[in-house]
Amino acid sequence: MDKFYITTAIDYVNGPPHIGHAYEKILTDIIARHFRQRRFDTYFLTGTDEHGTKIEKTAACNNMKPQEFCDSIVQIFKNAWQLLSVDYDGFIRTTDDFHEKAVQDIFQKLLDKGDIYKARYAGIYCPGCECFLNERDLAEDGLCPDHQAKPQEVEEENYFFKLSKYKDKIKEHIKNNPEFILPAFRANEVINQLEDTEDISVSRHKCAVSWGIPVPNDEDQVIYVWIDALSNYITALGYGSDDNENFNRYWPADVHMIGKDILKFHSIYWISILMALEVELPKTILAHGWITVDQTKMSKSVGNVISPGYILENFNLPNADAARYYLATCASLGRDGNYNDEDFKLKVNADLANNLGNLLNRTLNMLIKYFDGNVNESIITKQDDNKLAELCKTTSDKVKEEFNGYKIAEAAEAIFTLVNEANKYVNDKAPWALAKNEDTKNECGQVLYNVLETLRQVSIMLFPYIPNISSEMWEQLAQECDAACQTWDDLYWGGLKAGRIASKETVKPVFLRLDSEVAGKEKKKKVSG
RNA sequence: CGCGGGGUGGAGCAGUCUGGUAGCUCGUUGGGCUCAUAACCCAAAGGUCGUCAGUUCAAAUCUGGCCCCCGCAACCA
Repeated sequence: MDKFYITTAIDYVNGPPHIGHAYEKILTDIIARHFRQRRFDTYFLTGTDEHGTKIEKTAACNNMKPQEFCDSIVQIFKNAWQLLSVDYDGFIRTTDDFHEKAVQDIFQKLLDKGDIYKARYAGIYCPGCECFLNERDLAEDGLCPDHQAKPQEVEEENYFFKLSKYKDKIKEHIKNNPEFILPAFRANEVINQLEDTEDISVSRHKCAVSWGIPVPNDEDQVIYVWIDALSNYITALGYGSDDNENFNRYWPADVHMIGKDILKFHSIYWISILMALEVELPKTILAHGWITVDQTKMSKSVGNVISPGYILENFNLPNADAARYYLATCASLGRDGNYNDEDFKLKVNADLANNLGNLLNRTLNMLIKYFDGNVNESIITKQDDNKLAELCKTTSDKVKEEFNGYKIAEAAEAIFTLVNEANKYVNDKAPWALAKNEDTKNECGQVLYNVLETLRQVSIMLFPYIPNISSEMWEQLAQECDAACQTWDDLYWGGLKAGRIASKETVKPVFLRLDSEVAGKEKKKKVSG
């Protein structure tokens, strides 16, 4: 069995999550669920980044110890993922004991190898940034533009990672592997950034940053974020520990799902660290875009930051499916996507209620009306010479192909095109007319069967996006097991078995149209943080 | 000349790498159907693909110039 290892960025727990964090987890969850369906031995890792001065300070502001503070925020993150049906396999925290130990081992290993060296560094340091600045970075008044503070003149010894040693190798790797950085237009950007990249400082003096992992055998220094946070992708699998079964089983990562802002850290810093460790490189780094709200970048000062649960609350939704579907389809690979209340309502009403839900509903109602809810042997159709059967096949092939390139918006579009075709088919065949005549009654049944069988397959294909609605569809089609157990192998024509599958009691809309009043009511965006 | 992304019918987007009658979703207008969640189906209107020039039999797509918007530097994925 092939394996599939996918990770998200680990979130900095300086504050609670917002919909941007959620976007990344949802995209990753959809991909993971899809590959699970295709019987890949799939491992989906997410987690949190918990060290550094900012967290130390925020914790202090809240009269909490850093660890205590992190624990509380982490719980909020986990609750949010549960609310959104994000089904991860592993959740790593950079404060986990095993991670801290592994990071120290990695640091020591690089030190032994000579790829980490100690150097005296003199410069101006901004405590807020936790890093050294160049004179040219300063504002005209000599203050740090980010923190409005005067940087300190510091001369200190730090550990540096010999990134420069790997620059050429990275460049070559990017050029030789078109799948390495997706979307492809980002690859040139990285190659440009590579030119300007020097050795990076990988430790901080304890006076500056105390909330972090100590450098082994050096009480004065703390390991800085690069090695601490980026390593999570391998430490979570047990890299360097006795229990490294998962590492052997899942590494290298098939996909590192990240935001476009941290592409540099992953495609340059992380890759060079892996090269230094002589560990295989991830296959793809997938940089997604951002979610804007009403075409504006989310920011606390604008006050348009919305929480992961906002959409559910605003529209009184019973589960996250509509939000998942909308976010998954609001942008093509790597582009920014926009969220807007009105647009959300229109999109999910059109696709989930009108196109998908109503098709199931109208078809099952006819089966009840004309066949007492029975799928008789005589109406079960063959794949040959069957328009919908053919479309199911071409659609599932297309979906698979799109997912191979992680184009999940495009894959969804293909599925909805199939649903749309099935709606047309119903109109063309007019089963309500066929039902009136005994001579054509059986043909009517076959038409209904074709549509219901198509919907059975659609519910499998859509499961990664909308697991709750998909399961509800599956139940209404009265199929064995449940939608969650289905795999890509179940996408064959004729899976819908004979028997009484529907009655007036079991048939109900799987997704109710969103009320315009609810959607139109005054926005009460929940500000996080 | 800091780096990058974008400018395609009313809205949001795909298509640009690998030139060849401009496509999708929503919205609008007219019609149809009556099984269904005021749903579904059909048809129509609506774009000189930011702009100027070049290459070509042919350019949204390639080349060059210019204009505009956005991101990378506070909060912030």
